[in-house]
Amino acid sequence: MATSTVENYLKSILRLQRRSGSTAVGEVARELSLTPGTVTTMMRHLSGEGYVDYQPRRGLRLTPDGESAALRVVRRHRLIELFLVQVMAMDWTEVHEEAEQLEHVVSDRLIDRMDEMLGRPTRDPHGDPIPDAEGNIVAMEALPLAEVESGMYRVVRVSDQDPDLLGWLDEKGMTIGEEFELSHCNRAAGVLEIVREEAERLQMGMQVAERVFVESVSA
Amino acid sequence: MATSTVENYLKSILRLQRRSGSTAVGEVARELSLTPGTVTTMMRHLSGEGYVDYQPRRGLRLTPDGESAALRVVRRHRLIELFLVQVMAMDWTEVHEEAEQLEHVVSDRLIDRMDEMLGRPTRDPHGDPIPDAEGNIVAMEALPLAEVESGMYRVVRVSDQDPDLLGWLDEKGMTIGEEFELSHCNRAAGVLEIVREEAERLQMGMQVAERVFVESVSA
DNA sequence: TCTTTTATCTTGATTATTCAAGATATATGT
DNA sequence: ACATATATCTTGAATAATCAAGATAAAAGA
Repeated sequence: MATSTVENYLKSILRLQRRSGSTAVGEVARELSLTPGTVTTMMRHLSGEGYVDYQPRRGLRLTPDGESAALRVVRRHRLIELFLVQVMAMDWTEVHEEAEQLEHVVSDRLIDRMDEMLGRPTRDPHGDPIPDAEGNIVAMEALPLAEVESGMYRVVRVSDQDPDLLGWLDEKGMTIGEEFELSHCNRAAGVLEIVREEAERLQMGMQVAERVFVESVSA
Repeated sequence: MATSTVENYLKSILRLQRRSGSTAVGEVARELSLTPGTVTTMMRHLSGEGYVDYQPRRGLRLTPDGESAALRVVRRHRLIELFLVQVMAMDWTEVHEEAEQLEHVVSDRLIDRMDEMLGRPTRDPHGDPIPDAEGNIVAMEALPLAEVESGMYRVVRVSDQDPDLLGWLDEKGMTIGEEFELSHCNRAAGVLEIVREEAERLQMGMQVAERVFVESVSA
């Protein structure tokens, strides 16, 4: 019964608290492009509803209720994204925005139909894990390409937010599952280079490499 | 850019003005379960936006802009209903509510994908005509079963609002395209009887017959 | 025409969500 | 420890959508 606005707050908090287990008013405000005052007001409200544990000036975190509500939204979002790509033949560059809207209105019934039709999938088109109906989610341990040593890797996840990034990756064939070797990595220059079959080279900037998550291939 | 609320007002007005070409504040209020005062306020607003031509105490009607906005919503609604039945294998009793939500958020892109996937259909699962992308719509001349003489008929449309009604019709096999003979019709008693193949008889009340639209079969 | 009923309108208030701008607390640097 | 910077909070106001209840106009009946 949470409004779309509330669902979006919960989703953001879930993302932001992933690292340290908690987050702050300012982070949420930045994430949602709102003023801190707006977020403070909402945190008081969500705290009253039992969705977040909010200690003024100390920080905030989701309660178990808040977390399961957030996971329900994430599940919807990711199933919808996969559905749009697999069934509707839409492009992975354009499904994020669409899912962002649909996630707040599709019924449980329809979500389950999608889930069934897709064979109870565990990953969305960008490699993000899809929580099951109980909120269980497969942990992802992948590191950003920007933070690993030279070696052989496989793309397991990419950030789904930016259509331009996704478009470029797609064009270069850097989709989920793609394997390659990280050859040079000049952190100072902010550039790194990878090599794929046929000695094909590809350079990319660090802002890109921050958003491509890889796992090591035991060649 | 209209909000869901505005879209719902426009849809209601389109329905209500079908008979006489215009409607009244009270009718809209009843249709949407709102108080007349609320509707008055909204009519002033919609009038300012150029969606309705509102003459206080005289009545209201959609402007050409309002009509095309309303038809866009109706198109979405009906395409979504058909999509849910055809592709998602959902039941015609349950798709109305789902479409009611989705119609306000699906992108033009996704709607066109559905349209394409369904082969540019002209009728939804309840027999209602689907406007094309330009707002052109096939006129429907069917009469309610409650208002016709004895004879042979074919079901061409049923009201999509009430799941119980749809459930009953489905159970009795009274789906779109079904042919039958209207035998008795006792308007005073509010009951009427039809006969189908194998001399199978079926009685129904007038509230039901008001919502089943038929066209004559030239046997 | 006069009265009664019904439809419509107006006013004041409420809820959810947001911002701007000023006040206050916390953290940082010297 | 003190000044400065940053984060957070508070207050007052705005917008969209709504209702309740009283005021007014229009339609219907005698």
